[in-house]
Amino acid sequence: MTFGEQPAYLRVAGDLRRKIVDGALPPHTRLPSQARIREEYGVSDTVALEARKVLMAEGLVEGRSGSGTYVRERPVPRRVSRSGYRPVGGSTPFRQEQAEAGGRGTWESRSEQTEASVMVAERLGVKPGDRVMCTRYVFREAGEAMMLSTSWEPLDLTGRTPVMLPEEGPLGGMGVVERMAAIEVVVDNVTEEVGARPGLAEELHVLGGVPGHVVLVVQRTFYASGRPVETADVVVPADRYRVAYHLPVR
Amino acid sequence: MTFGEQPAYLRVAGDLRRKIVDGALPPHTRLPSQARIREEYGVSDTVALEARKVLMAEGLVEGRSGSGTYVRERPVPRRVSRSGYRPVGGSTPFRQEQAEAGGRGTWESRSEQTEASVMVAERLGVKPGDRVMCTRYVFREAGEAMMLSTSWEPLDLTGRTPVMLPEEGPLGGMGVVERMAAIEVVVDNVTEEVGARPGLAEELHVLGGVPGHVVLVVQRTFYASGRPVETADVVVPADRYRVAYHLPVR
DNA sequence: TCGAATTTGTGCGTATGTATC
DNA sequence: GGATACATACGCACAAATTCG
Repeated sequence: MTFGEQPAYLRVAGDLRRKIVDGALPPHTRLPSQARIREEYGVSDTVALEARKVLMAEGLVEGRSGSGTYVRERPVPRRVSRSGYRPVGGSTPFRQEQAEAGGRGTWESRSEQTEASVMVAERLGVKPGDRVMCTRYVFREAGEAMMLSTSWEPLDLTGRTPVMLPEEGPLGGMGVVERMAAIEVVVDNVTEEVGARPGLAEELHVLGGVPGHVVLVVQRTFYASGRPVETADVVVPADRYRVAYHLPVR
Repeated sequence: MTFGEQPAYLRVAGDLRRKIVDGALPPHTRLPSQARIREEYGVSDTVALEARKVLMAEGLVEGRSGSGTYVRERPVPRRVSRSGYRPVGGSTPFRQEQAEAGGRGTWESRSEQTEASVMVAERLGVKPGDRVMCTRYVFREAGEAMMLSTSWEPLDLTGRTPVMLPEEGPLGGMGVVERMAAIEVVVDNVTEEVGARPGLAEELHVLGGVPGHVVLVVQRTFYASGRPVETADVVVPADRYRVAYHLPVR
């Protein structure tokens, strides 16, 4: 216990990892409980916990409080398609994707008026402090949160129009392009900047990750004749998704 | 301590995070030590430790053993433009970007014939084991490595033609579209899938990062009439770069 | 040059809260 | 309600790195 050997929790984690990748513990099966690990390996509760934490940080297993620790399905990254923006059918990229995948996608949203931060103001081409409509989305697939989105629209554009609230009214949930078209604003361009960073604790809490997991962040801005009409931050867990573009070569 | 509030370590981490993003704790300053946190917030050693761990996992701070925990600098990410693929002037996106930025961009490359792995074969639409030309690039800016790229081209397309080696001959370094045009292959489409993961030790060694840093990976495939003619993995450090797309809305 | 104090980092045993079955 | 299991928290010990007198 006092010379150059591996820490106990790494030894336990390594043994469990081997069983998982070997297939002895296939996806959806339950890991031995903390108490069982303590017995089987002759270690303390903390060591058993720490070992589970290692596997959770690696994304191999996921803990469900009160139930157990379960082997996760191998995350073959799915594509989130970002090309096209075809207004046909009036669906946003996400809803489009959902339809194509035959998915059971749902989403929740909450809008509030607020003042543009420096960052938002710069992206929308307005002054910091100007009123904007901020909407936060949680997109779910089969009940599981898979994507977060926060969008901002300048209220001097949509204020006092039927499309001021993105998810209300006759065009609620129809996507930016269609909603803007309804107030005679023709969206003709979009920029997307894809970045990545460790997820914030709050984001990962919703997305079902562990502190340290990586998220992809897409900063999207729609333009109408050069003027920004909506900007949004889209956050997806990087271990489960990739952002796909399909472009013509001129 | 026993009712429906946030875990203590998240509360502490949240407060420290706020001080960091607000600027009260600017880059390079030291966080309160574990002992100080314990006093100031009235929490245990474990909670103070766990809170620091959260911030470290988020990449906001970095711990230096024996010295302290320091707020990390957050460089403003530069854009790597991926839109357009304008053959005008015969420059690849990277070289285009370099020209626009007036940058002193250089690159090195090394080509070798090899056999397609299962992954490469699938992306190129050939059989595993088929001969392919594999080229590794290191792109530098002001001498510093900023992007890695590995490309594969099927040799049954380019073999025994003047453009077999991407960086040799009259069209060396001209980009895939131009080189393919020279052998009457018209590249008309490209797909790019952007993902992210912790960088491999080898990649980060070249790119000048520390273990644990996140990299963006762009899997790009060029098509000519539906047939894949080149596929590549582009790796850039996520803390310094974002991948930018500019798309028309139809 | 030496050594003491500080600080991070790792490891461990235990107790308690809380969700699930 | 009871049993099970994960999640959070506390306290302690010690090693390694750093700082400073």
